Amino acid sequence: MQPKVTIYDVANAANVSMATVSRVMNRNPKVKKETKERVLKVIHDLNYHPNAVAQGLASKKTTTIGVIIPDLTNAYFANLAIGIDDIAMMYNYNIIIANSNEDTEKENQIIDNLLAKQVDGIIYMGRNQTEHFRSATRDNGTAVVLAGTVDEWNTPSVNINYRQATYDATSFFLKQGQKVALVISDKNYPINAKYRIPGYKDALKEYGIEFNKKLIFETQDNNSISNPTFQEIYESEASSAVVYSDDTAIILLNKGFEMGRSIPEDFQIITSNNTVVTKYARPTISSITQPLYDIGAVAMRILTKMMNKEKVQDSNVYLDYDIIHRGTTRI
Amino acid sequence: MQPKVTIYDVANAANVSMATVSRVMNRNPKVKKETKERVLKVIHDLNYHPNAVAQGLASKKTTTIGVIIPDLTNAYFANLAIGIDDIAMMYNYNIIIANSNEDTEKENQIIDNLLAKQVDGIIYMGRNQTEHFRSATRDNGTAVVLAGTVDEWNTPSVNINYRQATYDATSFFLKQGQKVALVISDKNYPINAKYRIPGYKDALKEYGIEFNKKLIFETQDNNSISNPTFQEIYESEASSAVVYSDDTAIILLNKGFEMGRSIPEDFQIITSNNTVVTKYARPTISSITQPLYDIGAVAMRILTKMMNKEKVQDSNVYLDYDIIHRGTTRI
DNA sequence: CTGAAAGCGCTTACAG
DNA sequence: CTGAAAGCGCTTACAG
Repeated sequence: MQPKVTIYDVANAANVSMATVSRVMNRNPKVKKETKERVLKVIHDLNYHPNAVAQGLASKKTTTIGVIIPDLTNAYFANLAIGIDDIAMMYNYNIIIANSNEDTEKENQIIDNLLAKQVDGIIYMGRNQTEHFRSATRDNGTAVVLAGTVDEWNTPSVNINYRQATYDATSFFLKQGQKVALVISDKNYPINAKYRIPGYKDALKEYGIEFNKKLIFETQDNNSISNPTFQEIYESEASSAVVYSDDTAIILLNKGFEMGRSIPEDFQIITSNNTVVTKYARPTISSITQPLYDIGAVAMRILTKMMNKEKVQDSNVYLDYDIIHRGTTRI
Repeated sequence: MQPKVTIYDVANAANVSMATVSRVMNRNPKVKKETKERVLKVIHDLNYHPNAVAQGLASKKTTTIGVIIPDLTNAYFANLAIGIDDIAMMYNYNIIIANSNEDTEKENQIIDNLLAKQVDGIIYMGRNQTEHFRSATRDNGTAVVLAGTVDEWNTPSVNINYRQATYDATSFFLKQGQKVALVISDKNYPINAKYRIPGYKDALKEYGIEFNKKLIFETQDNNSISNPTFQEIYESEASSAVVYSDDTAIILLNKGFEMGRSIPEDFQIITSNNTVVTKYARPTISSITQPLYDIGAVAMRILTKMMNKEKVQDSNVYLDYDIIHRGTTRI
């Protein structure tokens, strides 16, 4: 274990003040070329690495951001996280990631931790920021961006337009004269209440079909094949389903086979996230395609701007989506 | 944006010195009860939260650890990460997570970042620590634990005994008189070179069968169904396969159907990680079962001990595994 | 172009 | 049981 070399050691060895070393490190242009080179050589020879904690205390910037994620094992969020991490690294930030499980108490604890650690900003994914989260970040003036997440307060965010996407998927089935089930986690989640359900209703209206609330199914994020909801879907009058999550969709698909249904012959499915399981399933699952990596990447990019106090012109970004037809739809 | 309240503000309002406030915060027992209560009330009234960056600089402990993960979207590693995060939170640590992509340059950059941020320890997952990683952590005296990862230097680690598990899976097939393929990412990875291949050979030896290197297949982590390796497996003399990754196994399964094979009737598969895709597949995939969450959790627990300079008696831990037979094996 | 000095917000001997 | 003071390793006006 070698002794840590500090800025003082460099200053001594280079015969300059620590201020000058600091200037060199921070690429301050007004350092004489020779001085700079001498310092740089000493930095290299001594293998000096600045202590980011001390930098953080002195500069009040930690180049660390917090990322709150509902579930690291959920492919949807994991893909966003990769986009976040890549861009963060590109801009020289590190991410403190915390798995929230969408648990209010845990989220509150997480936000306290993150603020104590003086993160420069936070990317939030999940259901809804807690009251405490909102007030604490506001009081601290901490920048927050939502990724793959919407809320009722117009917080800067990056998403696809779920309302339009749900409309498109529903319309695809209605055009064929199918009865369409909408499968969501919970109708009270903002993303469902404000986007998916309205998009579904838009399509029904377009096709002059009356809304039947019995065709909205809530899984409560319980993707076990024993969840009775899956059976209920097939026992309903629906002949097709628009599903909010790929894991849910593959369970639904398998449940269909278990119940002796033919897919896509007598039941069709469009899922939402185009994660890898859609390609693993047999038949492969038709899906809305989202630029998952980009959602994370753009969210991080917006956050960097906010942390720099730059103007962010459009803070609620909707990226492009599409629908890819595979084996669970009939064209 | 409210003014930050510091330890000085608390000290003033409570009419004590900041040292006393610090003692109260740190649960130092030798503070008079009344003083303590007065300070506690002020802390609460002022909504004081200590600045962890300043604490980190003064105490030389950041209560932050680094986690290097090859791929956040890989269910195997994501499950370990959840175990790590949970135990970290329990012990009041936060994790800086960095996606390495198993890229040497990126890992080097990551380790520099983590050390600059003065992390108290690091959990490494992946192929192999880089030279730079090893020397930098050694020079810094930073504790390192491997999770789901082995190396040649006896670094503290948590795993299952892959050699024994591979032996068991291979033996299961040999007992039936099958020819067994071993499907791995790359035979030079330590986990394959030191565990899986020897375990496979152990089983062959046990059954008096000569090793045939043509039955070792390397996917190079390329899990696209167009990877020619998958087809080669079915064109070989193998009638069964022990596969290192669940994603690989499901692709192999699907490739089998594409090639007109019946599984498990004329080809059998055992995979390694029992992640959720094994249950999504049809037929469901037989698997070695690993306590993924626990691997991460125990690794984090060991790291906390090392960071506290406690004795760690057994620093290369092997947790229990089992084999669960599902639809891709015949019993 | 460079240095001396204050300050970031804490912890931790040391002294009493 | 409590306080004064030094120190953690930097950044950043300020002065020259």
